[in-house]
Formats: sequence, structure tokens, C-alpha cells
Amino acid sequence: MTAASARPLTRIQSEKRDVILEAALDVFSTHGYRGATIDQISEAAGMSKPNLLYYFKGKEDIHETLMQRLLDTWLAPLKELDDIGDPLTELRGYIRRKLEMARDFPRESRLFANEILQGAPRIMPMIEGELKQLVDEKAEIIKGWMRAGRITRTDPYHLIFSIWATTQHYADFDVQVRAVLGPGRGGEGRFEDAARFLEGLYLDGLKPKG
Amino acid sequence: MTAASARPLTRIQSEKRDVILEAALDVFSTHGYRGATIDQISEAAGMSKPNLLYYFKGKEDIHETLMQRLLDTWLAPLKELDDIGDPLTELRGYIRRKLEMARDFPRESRLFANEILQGAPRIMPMIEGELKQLVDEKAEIIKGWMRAGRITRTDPYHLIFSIWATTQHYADFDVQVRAVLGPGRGGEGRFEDAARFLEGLYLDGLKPKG
DNA sequence: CAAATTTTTGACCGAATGGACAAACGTTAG
DNA sequence: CTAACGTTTGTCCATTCGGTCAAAAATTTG
Repeated sequence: MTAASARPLTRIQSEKRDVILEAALDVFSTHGYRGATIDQISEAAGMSKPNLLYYFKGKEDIHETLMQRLLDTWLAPLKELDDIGDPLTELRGYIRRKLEMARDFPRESRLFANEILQGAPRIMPMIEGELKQLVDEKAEIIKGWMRAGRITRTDPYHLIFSIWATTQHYADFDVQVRAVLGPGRGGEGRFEDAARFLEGLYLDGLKPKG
Repeated sequence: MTAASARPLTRIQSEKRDVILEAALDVFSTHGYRGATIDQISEAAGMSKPNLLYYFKGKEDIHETLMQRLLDTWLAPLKELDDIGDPLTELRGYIRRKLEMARDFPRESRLFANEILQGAPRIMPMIEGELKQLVDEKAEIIKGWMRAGRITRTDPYHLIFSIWATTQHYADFDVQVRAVLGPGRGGEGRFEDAARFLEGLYLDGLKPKG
């Protein structure tokens, strides 16, 4: 019986699938889908290639399962954006959560970045469906804040894009960020520096106060 | 005599190399280094694979030449950032130029994004050298503006990062941006909307005026 | 223990890929 | 015209890659 059967997974199957997905996250996120090989993944997972293929139908299956499993984690910060509470506090919280994701789950960020960069050939339905729907919903909340005069009137979609861009940048372009900051400032402190900068930017911009 | 000789290139050699690099930009930017094949590039360039390899030593050589040739274009917007003139105007100009690059040269943006995302295995020296030096230099200019109280005091490096992130996002994550905006607002107007949003963000932030 | 079932792997396969090469073709200078 | 040189391509090669298979090893079940 293969792992794809309707039968519930055994304990070993669950564990081994987890090990494989963990290894696959490493490999896919650093080499992209095409650049990753099953041999690399199986070696990183500490098992032979046929053994890996006993748990997953193939490369595509691993990737798809990985994406599916990470999707919730990925969308969680935006889902938390809430209508209740102060708008600026909500948005600051969203930025902070996204920045924490970039710090704590950089591989996940790069995995999605790789995928989208190459035209999202495998996750387009998710983007056009679940993601778009979620963004539409949250954009409405933001529009409400703007109508009430609680934050400056601007484009809520591009606001969300800018938050994605600025926060994910610290995961996706990590090597560049570190190289440019140099050994002195490129250490762990860079995330707090980024948080401070982004908070100031989103609150008041660059124009000095009259 | 191969194209790599010290002898100056013939007219045909220059033209053919250009055709190949143009095709390679297409292929590398959409599939990444590893995902691109010489066959794809040679087909896109309208010639046989051995013919392509008559003009370039190999895949790596094409990629390296392409990167080298695009580097100046890539750094040009930041190089223009100038000490003279109003700081906010200068920064707005930089943002505008970067956004125009994302609109007019998305393939170049994706090429660099692909490279950096995967750890910059082939262009690390450039990042640690030329790029870092340029950023250090411009960060000093920005610091000067801050000391003079002409813009809000903040971190110039993270300011530059945020400009890179927000503008390049529209090239690198283009399919996502278009999908989320939908057919209505995802058309050509999206760059003007982005420009308007970013200008407002960088000037005044989101906090409503007293 | 022994049978049945699950897990693991060495060996193998066809297709794709980066690249080499020599022969053919085209162009041009004498 | 023809020899020399630059250009082009069909053919071939070694390696890598995704995936298969049958048999061995380990585990579970009765």
C-alpha cells in the first residue's frame, strides 16, 4: 500500500513525511524548484532516493505538499489584521508580525518568492483565489479606516504590497542586506533596526515636522 | 579564433553576442540560472546550440557577461542621487527612477532577484564591493540631510532597502500584483498608482494630519 | 516463532542537459 | 578563381536527473 492511499498514515509515515518536507524546504528555498534535485532532498533527509519516493509520488508532489502546508503560516499575519482597535496600532502590528516571519521563517519566504518570481506556475490558483480574496477583504477594512479619517487616504492595495515588499525583503534579499550593512550592523540587530525604521516611515514619512 | 581572443570583435560577433544576451535575459530571468537551458537560449536566439557556443564559452560565461553588462543600468538610478537640490525631491526622483526601471526593465530586475534569492553565488563580489561602496556613499549624503534637519532622522540604509523593496516588488512579484489587483486595476495604470502611493508614504506616512 | 506487512535500498532506465568536434558552408582578400 | 578565414550545424558524448523495480531488511501481527 502506498502513502497515497485513503488509509490513515502510520506514525512512521507521518514522521518520515515531516522529515522529508523539512529537508525539501531547505533545498527548494535555496535552489528553486528546478534547481532542486530529489537526490539533494533525500540526502538532506538522511534517506535513499527510492525511500523518499516511497513517501511521495515525485518531486512535484513534495513541492505541492510543502506549499499547501505552509500556506496557512504564510497568510496568518494578514488574517490577524482586525477591524477592532486603533488602525495605526493594527498596521504596526501587521508590519511587526511580517517582519518576525521574515526573521523566523526566511526559508518559507524564499520558497514563495522563488515561486512567484518565476511566474507562479504551480500556485497561481491560490494567488487568484485564497490570497486575492483575503487581500480584498482586508483592503475593505483599511478603506473603512480611511473613510473615517483615522489614517491618511491612500491606496490600500499598494499599502499592503509595500508592507509585503519591505518586510519580505529582509528574508528574500538577506545576503544582500547583510553584505551592504557589513559585519558591524548586519548581525541580529538588523531586524530591530528595520522595525524601527519601518515604524517611523509608515507613521510619519520623511518630511520633517513643521 | 574564438570570440574570447584578445582580438577585437568583428561586427558579426558583436551583433550575434547581443542577440544571444537578449535571448538569455529572457530565459534566465524567467527560469533562473539552473532552470535555464542552453537549448532554450539558442532557440530563443534563433541559432543552433553549437553556434551559440561558438560565441560564448558556456552557460556560465553567458550569465556572467549578462550580469556584467546590466550592472551599470542596474545601479544608475542610485548613482544619480545627488547632494545638490532638495532632499525630498531627490528621494522622490530616486523612487520614480527605480519604479520606471521596474516597469521598463522587469527582466533585469528578476534576473538580479533570482540571483540574490539563491544566495548570490555568482555575484557576491559585486555586492560586497561595488554595490556596498555605492550605498555607503549615498548613505552619507542622506545622513547629511538628516543632520541638517532637512528630512526626518532615520536609518539611511534601511531607507534605501525599503526603496529597493517597494519598487522592485512591482517587477519581481508582478504576477502576484496583477492577480491581486484583478483585471480592472492590474493594467498599465498600476505603476502610476504605485508611484502616487509611494510618494505619499515616503513624504507623510499614514498618520492623519492633526 | 512464523507469516504478513511495511520500510529500505542497490541497481537500473530513459530523457534531458552541458558541452565537444569535425565537417560543411559562406565570405572575402589576393 | 581559390586559398584562407570566419561561421554554422549535425552528430556524438558523459553526466545528471526524475523515476522504476525487485529484492532485502525491518517491523508488526497472529
